[in-house]
Amino acid sequence: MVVRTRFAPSPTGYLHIGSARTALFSYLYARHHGGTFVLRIEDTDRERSTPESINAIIEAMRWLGLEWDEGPFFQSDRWDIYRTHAERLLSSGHAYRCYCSAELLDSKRKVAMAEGRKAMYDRTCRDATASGSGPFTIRFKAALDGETAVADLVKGPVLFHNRELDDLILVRSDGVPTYNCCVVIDDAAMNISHIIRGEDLLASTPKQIQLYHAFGFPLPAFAHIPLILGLDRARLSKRHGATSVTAYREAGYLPDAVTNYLARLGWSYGDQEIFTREQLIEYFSLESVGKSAGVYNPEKLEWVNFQHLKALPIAQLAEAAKPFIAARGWTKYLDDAAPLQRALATLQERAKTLVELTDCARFYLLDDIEYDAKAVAKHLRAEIASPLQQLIAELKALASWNPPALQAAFNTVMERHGLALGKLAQPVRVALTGGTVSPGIFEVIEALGKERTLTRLQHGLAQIGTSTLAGASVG
RNA sequence: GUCCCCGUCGUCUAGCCUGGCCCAGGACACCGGCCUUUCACGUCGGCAACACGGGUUCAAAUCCCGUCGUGGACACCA
Repeated sequence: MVVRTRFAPSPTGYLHIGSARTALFSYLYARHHGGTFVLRIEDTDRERSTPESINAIIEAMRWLGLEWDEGPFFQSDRWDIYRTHAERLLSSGHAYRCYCSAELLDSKRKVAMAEGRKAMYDRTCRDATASGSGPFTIRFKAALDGETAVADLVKGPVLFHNRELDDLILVRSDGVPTYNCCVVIDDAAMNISHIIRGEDLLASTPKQIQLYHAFGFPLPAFAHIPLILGLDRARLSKRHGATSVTAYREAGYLPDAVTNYLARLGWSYGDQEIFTREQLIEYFSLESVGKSAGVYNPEKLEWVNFQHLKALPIAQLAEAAKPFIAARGWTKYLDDAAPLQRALATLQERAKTLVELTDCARFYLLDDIEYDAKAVAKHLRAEIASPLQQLIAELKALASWNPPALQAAFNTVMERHGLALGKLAQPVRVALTGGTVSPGIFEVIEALGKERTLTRLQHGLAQIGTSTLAGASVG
């Protein structure tokens, strides 16, 4: 069977993670089956559709690596097709002209809901014998009785009573076709085999199925995936994570991590948590998609990102981090590949995002150390001046610059002054990084290199003079 | 209000179709031990769930019914 899926966003805002996941599932399903993934922009609502949104969506899709094979197609280019089809339905008796005004409809709806009925059109014009006058919409003649079944690949069979189904407006009174009209025509025209979309569209599916029948189109398979909820268990809102996909790029997340997290929200493969893109494609199936809505959990996303960050080859990590470093203007050591990689390698298992990684790398990338006052006061005291000086001498004399050699130099100083490693390492750490928290001290020294290490130790010594009023004598 | 979907640790989930291996497994978060030059990482351990009530059965998280609850839909939006 030829699999063709599509992602069909309406460009009325940025791509947020909810719709990104829908896109992802469509993409994965197509790739898994060696099929085709189509991108279609549903911009029939020209009031709300913007070119900025189109660009934002496309950019986000590219960043996530959701490459499409066909499109983007724009519904706004295809109005003639929709009009022709709607006319066809009119002449075949599957649709009718409705002269009811929007205002009238609105008040009728309110009455219906107040009376506890489902708010649907009362079909005045459908039953009218005489034709009306003035502007009209084209409505679909939905079946009055019986049932329409949706054989959903995720939800299972779902039965709808036809008496619950409204007569859809196919073409607005201004001649512009509506969503329900366009999706059906386009999905059929583009030979979409599997419609994978959000659960919010399940309720309109039986109406669309009837439309397929009226048009004489073959029915595609449907898969409605559960929605993502916010921490407050309400539908994902901007307040709870419905931020744009590109915001995750800026926050230092890896596209593969976002994709991994999104896939695992609602889909599972045994106990596995971390997936490469290839694994996602290989393992994905609609049968393993859960039926219930999931709550978006930013902490887990962070952890997934951390795992992907750790697994990244160091050269790739450096490439990924570069834009963040450049954005801060820390360009001095940016083009020195080997030292940069060595520095970032010491931080790789300590940062959850590229932003965090960059922030932690400050002391490697900049030479004007920001000394933490408390750290200086606590660790750069007069009694450490002499050991530090000796350490400088020992390090200076070192022929090779690697952890064992550095360790040996430290040992010499520690023995002579009766110091434990911690007593010496913390002052050195403060001198080198400005603070009390950093990767292992020998790693830092190695990554920093001999020259910069010695310079900073001297600077550290100078701090002792300023932080202690008396007894600053060195020696 | 009406219709539809769903309901396993706080969260994501495995298990449910094909009852017994489940006094329910994994992961995030949280708590504690270990590791240790700081902080992390890592590692070991802990906390913590089958929404509720009936029924079927020798046996139910798994099957059936009901209740409750969540979410969705009910536009000349998509």
